[in-house]
Amino acid sequence: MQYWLMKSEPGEYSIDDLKRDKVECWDGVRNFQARNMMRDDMKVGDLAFMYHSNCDVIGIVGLMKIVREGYPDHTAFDQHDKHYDPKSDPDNPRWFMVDVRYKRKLKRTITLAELRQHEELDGLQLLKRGNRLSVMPVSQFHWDFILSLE
DNA sequence: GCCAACGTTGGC
DNA sequence: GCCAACGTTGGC
Repeated sequence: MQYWLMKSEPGEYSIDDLKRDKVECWDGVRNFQARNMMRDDMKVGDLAFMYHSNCDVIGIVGLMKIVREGYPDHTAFDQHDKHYDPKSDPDNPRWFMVDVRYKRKLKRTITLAELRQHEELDGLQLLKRGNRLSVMPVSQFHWDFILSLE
């Protein structure tokens, strides 16, 4: 089983939205590296941190479980969708997504600033300079350590 | 295959 | 709102 971290802008989709919806497709990812991980590496049963980016309180806010493995992101085919991509063909889809299920909220947000203070988290992709990946793996050690901060 | 231009991400 | 860092595109 693997661990992941997935970013979302709470103005677009927050942990409370996921709590309400229970299961949701993680659509709109338009980055090849992130796509490859969703298409090839994420497995049913994997766990992921949900991370709020581009907002007032930036950080890890909750836990999710992967409940469906990579399948074509249909929003890429919809001209009226914000994430429409004319280069994605239904016969040869360019973008993929997974389904996630709400597991729980953390008791508090573990902020980015706090994560940066722990030497133990050196090497966590999230903390690397200029990191822009919206989906990334988290090692078991880092996963456990982050949860111990809660 | 190189690389400049451009667009986007995302912290601050 | 600013801007550094990065990914993508496309001309050559």
